[in-house]
Formats: sequence, structure tokens, C-alpha cells
Amino acid sequence: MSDALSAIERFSRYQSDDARSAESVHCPVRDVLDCIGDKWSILMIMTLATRPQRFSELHRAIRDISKRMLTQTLRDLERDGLVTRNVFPTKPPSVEYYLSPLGQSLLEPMASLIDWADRRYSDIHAARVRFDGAPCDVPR
Amino acid sequence: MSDALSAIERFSRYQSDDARSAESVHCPVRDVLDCIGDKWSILMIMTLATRPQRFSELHRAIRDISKRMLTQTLRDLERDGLVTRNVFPTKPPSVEYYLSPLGQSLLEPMASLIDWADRRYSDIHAARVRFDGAPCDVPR
DNA sequence: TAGGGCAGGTCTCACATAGAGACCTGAGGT
DNA sequence: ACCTCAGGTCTCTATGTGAGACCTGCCCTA
Repeated sequence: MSDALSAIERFSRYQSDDARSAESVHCPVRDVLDCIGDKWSILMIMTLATRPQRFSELHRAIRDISKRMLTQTLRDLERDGLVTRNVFPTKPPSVEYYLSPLGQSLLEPMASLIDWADRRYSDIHAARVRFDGAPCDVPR
Repeated sequence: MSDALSAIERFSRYQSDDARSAESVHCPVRDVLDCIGDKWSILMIMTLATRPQRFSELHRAIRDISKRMLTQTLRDLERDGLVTRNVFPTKPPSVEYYLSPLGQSLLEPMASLIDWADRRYSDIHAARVRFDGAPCDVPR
């Protein structure tokens, strides 16, 4: 837990630096969130965690992503060095995506997040039902 | 690391369940990503990690968020039980936001992510420069 | 007593991003 | 001759986001 505190303290130092001097220091957390903080990246990385997969496999695994966003998310992750793209010269050519070592190193911190999601999911759900059920007791 | 593997294996079981039966099983990871996977939530939670803060303090801390999104993000986090809203009847009334116990329990998994961001940030940056520098060696 | 400022928002408009789904290419099956 | 497949791209529309004007009550100052 002291790990958590020190990491967060480091972050808040970046934040205040940022606040103080308009653009000079840039917070790594912001950068990393720009990479994997979008709608599909985390899901993509977790889907690739078990094994390399091809474009259409990924599309089947994440059924509600559009081809356009699938392409774009993979391209961004490739650009950031988290995912590697491999083209096999078959007919028709097949393309395989897999996690680079950098991408794999993200699995451990992400696993603790999954773990949290699993354990706390019901709490969140309950809070939401409660909130939606009693929206009027505190007028805004 | 076996923790990571087991968590990810659990996730992939959800994924394949999802793929098999159209809507019956819903993956908790997807739900949690819907909560905190948007542009501002993680940043908000980390900013609230150090201490409770008022609306305008948060606005100063995260300078590039609009008031509209600040309100909306806080409302969503409150709805999901991660953040608590407290109104003091001063004149004019002041409003304080702080992490609920549920929100605080998220700090630990998030800290490991921050830690990763700090350590690997330069790798990502390097990969990006490399990718942008040589965009033409593999024509798509 | 008129005017201005503050906190904590809401509202409207404009623009950026995401999704749906048609289309493309080149080869192989029937 | 026609259909299918993988791995995309393209266009159009729907949704999300940002900028910034405005609102409400109360206080302070001139």
C-alpha cells in the first residue's frame, strides 16, 4: 500500500508542476492514458494476452468493435510499441498481431485491475441501482 | 505473475462466453471499463487520491477539462459509488468531492499502472518516434 | 443602491470522434 | 461465371467533447 501512496504522490507532483508552469513538464500518466485510455485498447491488449491472433479472430472476440476502430486501435498500439504486426505471405495474406515484450509487461499491472473489477463489480452495480432509484432526494 | 495469468485467463473465459451466447453472460471487465475507461475518470480519481477537493480545485488541477465534462465525470463516478459528493451550506454553498471506500480500493491497482507508466513511458515514446520516422517501409 | 465578484453549476452551438455498413483486391472453390 | 474469404478502406450518420455564455444567491465595495 505504501507503493500505491508513493506512486500517487509522484503523480500529484506532476499534476502540480503542470498546473504551475503551463506546458513545461508533461505528466507520463497523461501520456500513457492517451495511449491505452481509449475505448478499446485495454480490451484489445487483454484479448491478445492469451495468444497471438489474426484480424478476424480479434473481430470475433470483440464483437461490438467496428472494423474501422479495430484497424485504428491496432495501428495505434503498434505505433506505441505494445503490439507487433506480422504479415504472412499466404493467399490471401494473413496478418497476425501479438503483444511485444513492452505490451506483455503491461499485463501484470492490468491484471490487478481485472482482479479489482471482478471483486468490486457487484458493489459498483449496487451503487448504480441505488443512485438511479433515488435520483430526487438531493435536488441539484 | 501467476496472479496476472489467472486473472487474464478468467477474463478470456468471459470473452469466449460472450462470443458464444449473444448477450447472456456479461464481462465485469467490460462494465468496469465503461465506468473508468473514459477520457477523464482515471485522472479524476488520481487527483482525488491525495485529499478531498472542491469543484473549482479540481478544475484548476485538471486545467484542460471543461466544466461540463468535470460535472459529468463527477456525476458518473458518484453514480458508480466511487466518489462521494458533500454539500456544505455556506454562502455560497461549497461542494466537496472525495473518494468513497470503494474508490479508495481502486487506488492500489491503479498505482501499479502509474508505476508502469513512469517506468515504460520512455519506451513508448521511443517506439512512437521510430514508427513515425519510418512509416513507409511496410506499405499497407 | 447599483455594480461586480464568487461558487457551482447548466445551456447552446460547433466540431471531433465512433459506429454501420458498402466496397475493394486478388486468389481459390464449385 | 459466380461466390467466398481476409484484411482492410471509404462514406455517412450518430454520439461525445469543448468553448464559452449564462444563471442563482449572497456578499462587498463605491
